[in-house]
Amino acid sequence: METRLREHGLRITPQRLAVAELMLAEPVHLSPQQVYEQLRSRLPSLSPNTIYLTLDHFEKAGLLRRIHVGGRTVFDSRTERHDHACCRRCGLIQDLPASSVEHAPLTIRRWRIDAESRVFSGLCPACLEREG
Amino acid sequence: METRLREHGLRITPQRLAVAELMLAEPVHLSPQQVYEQLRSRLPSLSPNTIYLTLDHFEKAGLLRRIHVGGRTVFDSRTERHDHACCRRCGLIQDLPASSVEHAPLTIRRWRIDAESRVFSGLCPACLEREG
DNA sequence: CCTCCTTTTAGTAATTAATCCTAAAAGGAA
DNA sequence: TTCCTTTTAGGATTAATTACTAAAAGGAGG
Repeated sequence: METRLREHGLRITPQRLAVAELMLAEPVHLSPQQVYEQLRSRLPSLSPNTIYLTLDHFEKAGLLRRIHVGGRTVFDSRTERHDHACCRRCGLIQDLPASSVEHAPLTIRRWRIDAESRVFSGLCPACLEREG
Repeated sequence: METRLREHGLRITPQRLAVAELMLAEPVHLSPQQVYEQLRSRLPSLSPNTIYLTLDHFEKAGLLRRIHVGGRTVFDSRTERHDHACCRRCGLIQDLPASSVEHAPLTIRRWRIDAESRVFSGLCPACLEREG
């Protein structure tokens, strides 16, 4: 795990190793608060601020992807392109391979889906004009 | 406009009429704060709380749709199914008819799109089991 | 046009998420 | 080991949203 962080240009600290083991060992979707709660028993002096900074660094390094789902911000350990299903009652987030929802997404893997949101992001024509 | 609100089971108040004129007359994407800022000159005693409550009521009545775009919460006056493009620099949100982005969405209407997020929401299998 | 019940509103307080700031601590190359 | 740079903890700060409550207003029925 150390080598993986080093390969992405990140310094090694106990805090970062803990975050990496939690976030990168298997596919998860966790909010910064959830990460903080899960790690504070192991690192009692840990600060929430450190979690925010660490997740930002991991995102910039390409190790994590920040996603906005149902009004919450969570970090996803799978960075390749895929969709998500989100339960509006319990908040569960599940990965969906892009191919699984090409048509008629009203029932997906035993979910009852009643809404789909698709957002494309980038630069609008005006900002492109201004800054290339 | 009054009749439209009444048809949706909503009581008429000056605050609601002001919100309705701002949000329902033409297609807009506004956050609660933006709605509040735009109306407080007309209704000096207006409270932000009222905006939140009113937008909630309008959403429940089917007059508005709440969308989460780029980490922000905005209300969309178009309730039929469509996608959005969001500029990560200036925050502009543009409607996209669903048909316009079926394939190769990397360039849409002179935007430079570099990310797509698709979220399906509803009830997960566990919650379905529990509550039908 | 009254009356009365229910809903809505304003205002304040409380919560929550996220960022800013600074000094101390730690990483790691030479 | 030394020294420079990055990272961390902690508190302060900002912003978004919800909770609470008493007062005000809507509107149905007389």
